[in-house]
Amino acid sequence: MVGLASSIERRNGVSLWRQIADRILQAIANGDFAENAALPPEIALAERYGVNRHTVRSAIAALTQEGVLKAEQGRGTFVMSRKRLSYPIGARTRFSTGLQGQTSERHIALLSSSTEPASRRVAEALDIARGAAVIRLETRGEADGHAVSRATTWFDAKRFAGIETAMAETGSITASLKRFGINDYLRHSTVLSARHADADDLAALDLQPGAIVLVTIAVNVTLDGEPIQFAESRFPAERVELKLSAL
Amino acid sequence: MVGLASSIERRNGVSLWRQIADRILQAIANGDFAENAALPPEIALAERYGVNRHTVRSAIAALTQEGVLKAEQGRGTFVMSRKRLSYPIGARTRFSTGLQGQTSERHIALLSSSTEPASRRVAEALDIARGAAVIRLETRGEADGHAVSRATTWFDAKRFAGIETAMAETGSITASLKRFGINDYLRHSTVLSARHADADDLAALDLQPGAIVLVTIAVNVTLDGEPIQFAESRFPAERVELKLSAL
DNA sequence: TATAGTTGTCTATATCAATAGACAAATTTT
DNA sequence: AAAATTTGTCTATTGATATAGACAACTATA
Repeated sequence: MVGLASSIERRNGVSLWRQIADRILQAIANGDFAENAALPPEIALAERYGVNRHTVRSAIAALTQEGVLKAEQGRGTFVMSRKRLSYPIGARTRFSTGLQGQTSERHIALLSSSTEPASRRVAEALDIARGAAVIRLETRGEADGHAVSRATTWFDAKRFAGIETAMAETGSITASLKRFGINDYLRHSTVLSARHADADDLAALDLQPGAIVLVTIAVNVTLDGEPIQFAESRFPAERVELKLSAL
Repeated sequence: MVGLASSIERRNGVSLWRQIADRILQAIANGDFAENAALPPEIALAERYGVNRHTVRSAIAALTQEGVLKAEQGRGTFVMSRKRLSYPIGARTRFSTGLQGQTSERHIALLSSSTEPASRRVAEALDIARGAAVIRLETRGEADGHAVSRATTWFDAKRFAGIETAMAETGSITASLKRFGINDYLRHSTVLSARHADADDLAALDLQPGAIVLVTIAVNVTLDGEPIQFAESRFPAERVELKLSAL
């Protein structure tokens, strides 16, 4: 891969051990180290990255706590982690169907819900008046017991009154929308960015501080083009990649 | 916005000032602070993020060096930066046409080129034998004099011999492919992830260490479905967002 | 012209991050 | 059994990070 051995930056606000932990994660996701295989010994990694052995140990300690690596005294340090989930994005993006074949179990957990006045951004997306009541759902997507996404979703409160109950019962957006007479819907637009996870995402996604999240901001519409749902979703970049499919 | 005031994480490998700088960048890109407007005073920011005023000053210092902010003694600290570029991704993704209307000038600069044996990943993508010769181009996308992308691109060396010369002359992938009889092509697949920028990206994209890059891995094909180009592109997350359009 | 509000600079202190070296403990190889 | 390899633990030192407080310099406003 490009620049596996490229140098590390100093005094930049990101500690060396965190940068090296990122590199190792990247290398694993890239397939540079096979699953269950041993990492190069600490001294070799220290030399490769141009740092002290103790610094490498800090990186390994962080990844061990995340469950990515496992060190065994006298033997070596081994790769535990599975490959990244590939999350498809397209016109018919749905949480459950998207991960079929990659996981055996998946659902959406409703963390909390509230009703609030629509912000400018939400009002524009849903094509309603600014300040009109909207229902806000905080959810977490789970696959095989692992958190793979954290989303904030808004619905027009007038049209979708009680959708939080439906979500709690069904664990599915698609199923909840059916109760309101919507049997099909399309992804209208998706905008993508990335940032460091905030405290809330860290807790909900079981990430170590400093982790990166992919952020999608999307609008779903009925077949008639009427906007029904606005959502901001965060995906842990170290566990998930987004695969763009036909819209 | 969601969690603008959510708390900052400590002893996580990312320094507080870097985290706060990220937050401010995010807030600006979100439109929370208007262009040319004053930021809240340092004491207010310190209180909002729950840190010392000096820590906020470190964050502001970093953003000042990046040209995002400008502090004036006695008056306040002002937002210099423009909004993020929105980079469309879809079936007809092309660098130049994609940014039309957002910038007045754009082109691709060829940084270097080489011929190398195809790795497993490249060979599979281009549907050629592993180890067969491929041409590798290192390029930088520029818009209005600002670096907006950094890409590594591979072509089958047998079919596209001399394409590096075409790229250097035309500054365009589309124009270069025309010389090889390819008048149209489609984006076959795109996979998306994010990571911290490595040293090479930092230099090429004029980023401060610790910055995040969005990474796309894409295959372009002819109208017949024959793969012609494999590319990994990096976009600075603080300056660019990706807008998904129809594939 | 005061006064309040804001950024700039300085000193001091405590903790985290990184380097350095030495040796113990466990495992594998010779 | 001995040697080599690898992870684990300890001490010590240096520089970066973060907090705290005080005051100077500058700007806008009452």
